[in-house]
Amino acid sequence: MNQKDQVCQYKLMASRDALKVIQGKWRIPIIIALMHGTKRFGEIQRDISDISPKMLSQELKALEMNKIVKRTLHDTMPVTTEYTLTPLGESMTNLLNEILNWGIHFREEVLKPDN
Amino acid sequence: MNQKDQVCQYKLMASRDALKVIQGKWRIPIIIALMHGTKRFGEIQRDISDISPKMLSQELKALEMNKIVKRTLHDTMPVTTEYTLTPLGESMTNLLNEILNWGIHFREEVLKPDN
DNA sequence: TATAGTAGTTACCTCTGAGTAAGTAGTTAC
DNA sequence: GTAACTACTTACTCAGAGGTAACTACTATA
Repeated sequence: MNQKDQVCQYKLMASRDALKVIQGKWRIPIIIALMHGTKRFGEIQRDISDISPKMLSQELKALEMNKIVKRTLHDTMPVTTEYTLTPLGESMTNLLNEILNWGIHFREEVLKPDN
Repeated sequence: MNQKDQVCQYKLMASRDALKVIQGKWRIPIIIALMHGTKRFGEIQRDISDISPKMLSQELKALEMNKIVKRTLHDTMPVTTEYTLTPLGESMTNLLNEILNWGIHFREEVLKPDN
C-alpha cells in the first residue's frame, strides 16, 4: 500500500468514525435538543416525544462514552440528572448544519414529482 | 403543534433523510470512489477491496434510486457498465468534507490517551 | 476443454438496532 | 396507603444490515 492509499484509508476511517457517532434514529435529535441548553432526562424525553426511556438511556450512555455529552448527578430530592453538550459536542454545529442543508437540497431534488 | 415546532420537525426530517442516504458501511466509500471519476463495477470493487459483489450491487442500486449515481450500460463485448455521480451526488462534497473534518477532530479528541 | 474476465444474483446465516412492556428504587403529595 | 414524579433497567421480540459461498450468463483466450 502506497502513501496515497494510506491517506485515503485514514480519511475513510475518520469519516466512518464520525458516522458512527451520529447514526441511528435518535442521536441527532438528542444532540439538537441539548444544543438548546442543559436538560434533564425527563425534559429530553418530553422534547423527543416518541423516544422510549430505554432508548434515551442507551443513546445518552453511548454519547457520553464518545465524550459528546456530559452527565451530572445532583443530590436533590428526588435525585435529578443533567445532560450537557461537551465542547466536542458543540463542535458538531457545522456538521449538523451541512447534514441539514444537504437534506433539504435532497428533498427538493428527489422528492419533487417532475424530472 | 405551533409553527416553531413544525419548522423543527421539518429540519429533523431533512437531517434524517440525509443520514439515510449516507449511512451504512459502504455508501461513503462508494461515493468517494466515484468522486475520482466514472468507474465500472469491477473497478469500484477493486478500489474498495473488502466489499462483496452482493453488497456493491445492492448499495449501487440504492444510490441510483436516490439519484446519487447514474448507471450506464455499454453494448460492448463483453457488456460493461459505467457508474457516474449525478449533480446531486456531486453536491455532497461539502457534506462529506464536514464529516471528514469532524471525524478527524473526533479522533484527535477522543482517541488520544490523555484527558 | 478449461480458465478467466465482464457483471452481477441467490440462498442462507448471524448479529445488531430498535421496539414494547413491565419492573426497580427512592421521595412526595393526597 | 396509594398514586405520581424522579431516572432509569430488564426481558423479550422482531426486522434489517451485512457476510459467505455458490451460481448465472456471456465472451475471449490458452
